[in-house]
Amino acid sequence: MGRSPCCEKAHTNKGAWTKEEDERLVAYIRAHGEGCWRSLPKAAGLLRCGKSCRLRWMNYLRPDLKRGNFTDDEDELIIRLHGVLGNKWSLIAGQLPGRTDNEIKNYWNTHIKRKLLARGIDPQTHRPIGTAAESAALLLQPAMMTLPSASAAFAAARPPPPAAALESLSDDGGSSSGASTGETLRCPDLNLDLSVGLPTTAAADDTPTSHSQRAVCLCYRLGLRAGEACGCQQPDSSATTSSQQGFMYFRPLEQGQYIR
DNA sequence: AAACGATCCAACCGCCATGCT
DNA sequence: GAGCATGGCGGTTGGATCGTT
Repeated sequence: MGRSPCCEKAHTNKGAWTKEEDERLVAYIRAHGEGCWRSLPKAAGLLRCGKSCRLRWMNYLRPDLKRGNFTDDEDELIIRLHGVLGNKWSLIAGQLPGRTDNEIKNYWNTHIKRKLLARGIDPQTHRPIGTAAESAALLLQPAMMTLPSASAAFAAARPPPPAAALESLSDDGGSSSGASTGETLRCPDLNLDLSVGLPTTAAADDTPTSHSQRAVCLCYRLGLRAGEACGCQQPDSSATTSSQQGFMYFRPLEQGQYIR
C-alpha cells in the first residue's frame, strides 16, 4: 500500500523471457550465486525487475527442477498436503523436490481440482459433495472428518440419514445446531476422541505440563514415516494415535477417507 | 482449412512478513 | 517503535496451444 514499485517499470522488459535473457540470468547466478534480486538485473545486464528475475530462476531456470508430468504418487501427496495446509503452495512445494509452488498451483487448478470433483470431493474443503441432506449431516459432525480414524468409522457406520431427521433439518432450514437435532443424527458407536492440535484426552502420564509440551506430528499423517523425511518418533502400530516422546501421530488416510 | 472455444502455464500484480536502520 | 527495503507468497491474467465443429 503506497509502496514504491520494486523497479522502474519504464525501463524494464515484460512478458516472455528470451533465450538470451535466460542465458544471462543463468550465467550471472552461476558466477555469483543467488544474492540481492533487486540489484541483480543491473549487474547481470538485464532489463528486468528483480522480482521477475527471481521468478524466472525459481520457476524455470533452476537446475534442480523436475520437468515432466506429475506422477500419481505426487498427485496423491499434493491432495493430502492441500487437505492439511490449504493453499500454502510454497509449503506443499517444499515436500515435492523439484517442483515449484507455481507449478503445483497451476497443476492443482487445472488437473487436481477436476479430479477431486470427479470423485465427488469438494477441492477446497476435501469433503464429499453430497446431497443437501448429506451435507447437512456432515455439518453436524464437523470435527469427525478431521481425523482419519474417525472418518473411517463414520464412513462405515453412517447409515442413510433418517427421514425424520432430514425433515427436521429442512423444517428449520438446516441452521439448527441445537443438541436435539444433533442427537437425532448422531452415530452412537463412534468414538469422537477428537484431538487435532493440542490433545484433550488425559494420557496415563497426564500432568499439567505434559500437554503444553506436546506437538502434533503431521508427517506420518501425510504418509511419511520416521526415517524418511520425518525425523519424528515412530508411531505405535497398535494405536490410532500415539503420544510417545511428546508427539501425537495420526494414521494416513485410507481409501474413501477424507481430510476436512 | 478456418473459426471458435477450452485448456494450459508462464508471468505479473498486489500484499504480507521480515530484517535492517 | 517507526519507517523503509527486500524477499516471498498466493491470486490472477493473458498469450500460446490444443481440440472440436
